[in-house]
Amino acid sequence: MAAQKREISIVISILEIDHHSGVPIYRQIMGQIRQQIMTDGLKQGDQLESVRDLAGRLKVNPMTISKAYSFLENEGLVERRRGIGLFVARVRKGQLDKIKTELLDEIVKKAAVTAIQLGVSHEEAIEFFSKHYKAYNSRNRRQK
Amino acid sequence: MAAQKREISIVISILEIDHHSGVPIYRQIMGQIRQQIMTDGLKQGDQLESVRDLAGRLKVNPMTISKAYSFLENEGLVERRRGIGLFVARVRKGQLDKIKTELLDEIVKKAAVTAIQLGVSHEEAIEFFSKHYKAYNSRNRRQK
DNA sequence: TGTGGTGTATTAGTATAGTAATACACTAAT
DNA sequence: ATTAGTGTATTACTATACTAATACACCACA
Repeated sequence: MAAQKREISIVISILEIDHHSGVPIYRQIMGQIRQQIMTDGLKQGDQLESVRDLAGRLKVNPMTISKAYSFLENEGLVERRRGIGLFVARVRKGQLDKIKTELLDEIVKKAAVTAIQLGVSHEEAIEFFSKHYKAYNSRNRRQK
Repeated sequence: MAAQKREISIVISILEIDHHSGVPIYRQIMGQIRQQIMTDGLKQGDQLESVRDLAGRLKVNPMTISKAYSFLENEGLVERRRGIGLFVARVRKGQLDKIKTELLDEIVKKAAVTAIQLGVSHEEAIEFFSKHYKAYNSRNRRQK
């Protein structure tokens, strides 16, 4: 009750947890919230659902949610205000792009290195990447 | 480089282990041997260095080497002959390509999914991938 | 100042991964 | 058969990751 002021919207995100994917729960949550922030599903200043509420909805331990939130804070995507809640960070676009780059660098580098190690040419490798991008993107295109 | 006088060449590969990279030793070994097979540094039928010899050179436990070899056998890249040793598998080129595809699919898919989750466009993502490919490739180009 | 809402530090339990020590099984050649 | 070379099944130790239980600290507001 205390946290709810009219000007601030608390966003109930639609999060889906797959308990059999092998991907840690807190990482699934991180990925989905990050996506919503990066694609403007969550706006700067929006308040995130509380740790306990989200934990209740997803039937997991509150600490698991807290862990996801902590990592997101470390990345600079959210800000916590003690006793109040968690909010999407207000950052300059340049900062956001920097975060994106760091996250993407890590995984894309691995993929590129693997391609080279396997003796796959530049053109082939790009074709590969493009194929997967299109495949996933067409399955998950969101309509506005 | 054939290092011993025999009918079958036993190949002593130059492997480098980085104990501080965080990458498991057996995976480092797998990656490097795989690369040599895929790029023809190791030919079909070549015998690999024995578990004990390699373990001795790299100062690690023989079981760690055995583990790497086992995974490579699972991938279909090498064949073991009990009591004799380990050899680069004789497979058709199509089979080799299939193995490549499987290995590459896994990691490239992750990269593509991450790009999409971060709201990075197709063009941008490919530019990213290309950048990393070129960067790593120019550092590791091997002269023939 | 009490209450009901925030997040979290601490601690613990469980599972998994990585490495290693040991003893064993197989093969070729004497 | 013996020997000296292969690889490995079994077992165990350690480190780390993930999840959870508990108790605590903070904040706004009536």
